Amino acid sequence: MGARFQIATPGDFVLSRDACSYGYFLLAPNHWEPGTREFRTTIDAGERAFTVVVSQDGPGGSRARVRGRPLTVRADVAPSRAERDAIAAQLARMFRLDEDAAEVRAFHRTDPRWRRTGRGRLMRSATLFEDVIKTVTSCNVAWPSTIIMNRRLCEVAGRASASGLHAFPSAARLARMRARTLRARCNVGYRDARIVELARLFARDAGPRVPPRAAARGVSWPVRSGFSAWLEDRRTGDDAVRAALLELPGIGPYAAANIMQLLGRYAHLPLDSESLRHARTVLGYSGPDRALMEKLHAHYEPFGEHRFRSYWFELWAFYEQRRGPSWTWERETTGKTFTASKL
DNA sequence: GGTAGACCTGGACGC
DNA sequence: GCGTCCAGGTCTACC
Repeated sequence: MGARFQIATPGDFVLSRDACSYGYFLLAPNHWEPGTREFRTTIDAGERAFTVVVSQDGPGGSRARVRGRPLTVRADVAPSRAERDAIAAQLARMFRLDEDAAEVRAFHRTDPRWRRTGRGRLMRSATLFEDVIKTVTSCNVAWPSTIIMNRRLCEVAGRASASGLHAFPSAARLARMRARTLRARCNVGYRDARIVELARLFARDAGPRVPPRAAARGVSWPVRSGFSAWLEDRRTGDDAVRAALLELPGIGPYAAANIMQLLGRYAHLPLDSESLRHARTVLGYSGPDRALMEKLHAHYEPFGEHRFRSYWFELWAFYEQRRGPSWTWERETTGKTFTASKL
């Protein structure tokens, strides 16, 4: 390893719990090593990519009593100061280090079921663009295919580190790809043109055109610049963000709601076929799909702005009950089976 | 506004 | 080993 540095964490942060809290920890370029409880990923820092291994040590270098302890980052090559800042910023986004402990406590006051385990943070991607593409690759497809698509996108289009591992491709790199190349080499199927179109929008940082009907409702978004920053800005209203996301190619109601939770807007529920399975097998609901969806919305209504976290940790607890703690899962074995029909 | 069917891939299943 | 069927969310055409 070429360099080592540390990143401070909020007082409640536990790497093994908070990294292994959402399925993206199993998708390339990410890799969780259960044996050592280390998180490895490859980050595109602009001009170079770095493969980094992230760990969290307790007193004396132990793996116990790690809560709130800083993260140790080991990079394969020594980064410049600017590159180190870029790596730290992207890791902070992935682990939501910007959400302080008080914010997690507010969630626990609303839904005390998760206070004992401390669950509250949800792992996400290094960039919003990667979150959007990962969401698209998880739609209308079984989870093993999502794993393949993300691995191939990295291998075919991502910048390689000195270790020979690949980062997730930037919007600029994917924007230069041809749709048929993505289909042939990355197994993305009919999503090919949509992914390239999304990449071009994010590479220009322009966003979709505001449709007349949305404009008539007073919804607007920046057309020429700063689309990503506008979406990430907490001052932007949920309705405007949702309307903008629904204008993106390949983004429907489910994907828009999922991207919103990835943006930290937890009031929206991305309900899908897995939600229906949860309603029937865990919550004990019955009836046609539409009625189940209404029951699910009613069930999570009391959790207000935290709805998604309550919903997700219910699902996650079910998976862990069947497959053991998520930090013991490996991508190629348990990780391939952890959704829907296989459980 | 609601609905049906196409889109594409990988896994399950039957032979 | 091969062929068939199915799951999965979005998009478009149609009523």
